[in-house]
Amino acid sequence: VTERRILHVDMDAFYASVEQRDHPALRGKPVIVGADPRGGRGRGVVSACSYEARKFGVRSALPISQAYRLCPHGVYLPTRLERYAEVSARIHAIFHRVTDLVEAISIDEAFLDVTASQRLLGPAEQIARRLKAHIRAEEGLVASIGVATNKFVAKVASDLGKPDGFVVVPPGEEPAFLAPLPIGRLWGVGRKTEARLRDLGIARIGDLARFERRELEAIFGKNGGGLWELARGLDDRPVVPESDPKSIGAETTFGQDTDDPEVLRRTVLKLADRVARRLRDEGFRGGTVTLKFRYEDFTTLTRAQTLEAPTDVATTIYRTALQLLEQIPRAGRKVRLLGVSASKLAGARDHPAEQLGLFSKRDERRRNVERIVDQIRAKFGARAITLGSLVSRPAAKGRPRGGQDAEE
DNA sequence: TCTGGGGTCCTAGGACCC
DNA sequence: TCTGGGGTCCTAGGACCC
Repeated sequence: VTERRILHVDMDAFYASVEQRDHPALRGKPVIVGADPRGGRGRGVVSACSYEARKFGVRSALPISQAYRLCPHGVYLPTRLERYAEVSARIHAIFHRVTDLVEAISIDEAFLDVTASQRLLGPAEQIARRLKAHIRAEEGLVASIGVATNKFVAKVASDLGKPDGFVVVPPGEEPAFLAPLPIGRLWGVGRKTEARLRDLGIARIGDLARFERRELEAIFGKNGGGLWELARGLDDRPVVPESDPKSIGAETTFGQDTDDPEVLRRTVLKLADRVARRLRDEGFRGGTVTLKFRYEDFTTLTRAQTLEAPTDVATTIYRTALQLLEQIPRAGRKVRLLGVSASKLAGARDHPAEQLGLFSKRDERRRNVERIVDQIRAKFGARAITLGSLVSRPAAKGRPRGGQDAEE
């Protein structure tokens, strides 16, 4: 039996590196990609930052207001997701020269199963070296790579080498490699689980590996068995090239908390429109609509409703989401965030029009309208046309003057 | 410190059916 | 009038990941 050889490729400071490559004037400077800092009062977090910015203590997921305090002279840029996606696609093309077993886990990270590739291309380490060199030569970007017998160990290895990392864990050495690392490195151990583990006196992966499987299962349930395996470097999950999404959603945090019903209504419409457009673009219909609601104190509620028939129509998603919004107790509290998502996705082809009941015949007419809107947007840009009730309401009713993120 | 936006997976209770 | 066990679907919340 040949050992599996898995690569984890992780682009270093991806968004920030793409910006520095696209704009040479930014090279060598602290670049912070994410929310608008608004002079220190911005909401949101850092999506990515250059290593120059990290010297000041800036990290991804740090609140942007804190980043601004730490690094007021940094270059703050909005995220340009489409641009990063283009670059990501080209990097994936490089991966596919080596194997078709490529699993994207985000825009800047992927697993590659190169077990079989070795026969033609040489040992996994050599394949990994060449990948790194090609990404640098062709895209001017730096990738960190971990090489191991499974996904989990490969991922830890690539993280450990950053930046410009290249870490190989030979077969059999997984437990020794993992033992000294903090338990937070384990896949699935976040803030809460880490605290529970520390309470048990478990700080490093090696501490966990000393427990019996049954003991961990007794404490952590099903998850305990998983922890036991990962701590020993056991992980037999396959590299799965692609899978259909389980949900498609959109959400937005307001620039300022609000209780203006008209702002809430228009925001729900805009989110429903975004979700429906993506459903149509990607060929899905959503069977369940979920509304997400966050109060100013950050407590978060969701309300969901399953439809009579799955839909990709903005008007239907909007109406459903509005009904759900009405179910949420407000009691004078302001709203920080609204989100709309569609789940129980079915392929559009799974539900031909003839099979649909009355409910969806109405959908069918609306869909035709919205498809035309799609075409106009494709031709003249997303701003060319928007759903009627976003524009038809006169600004009579004391709408706040600009400044609302959700209104763009 | 004051917490984005995109997701996945798990748990648990209740409705409902046989 | 009291009450089984299994299965499935739905909803809500929470932990976690990038």
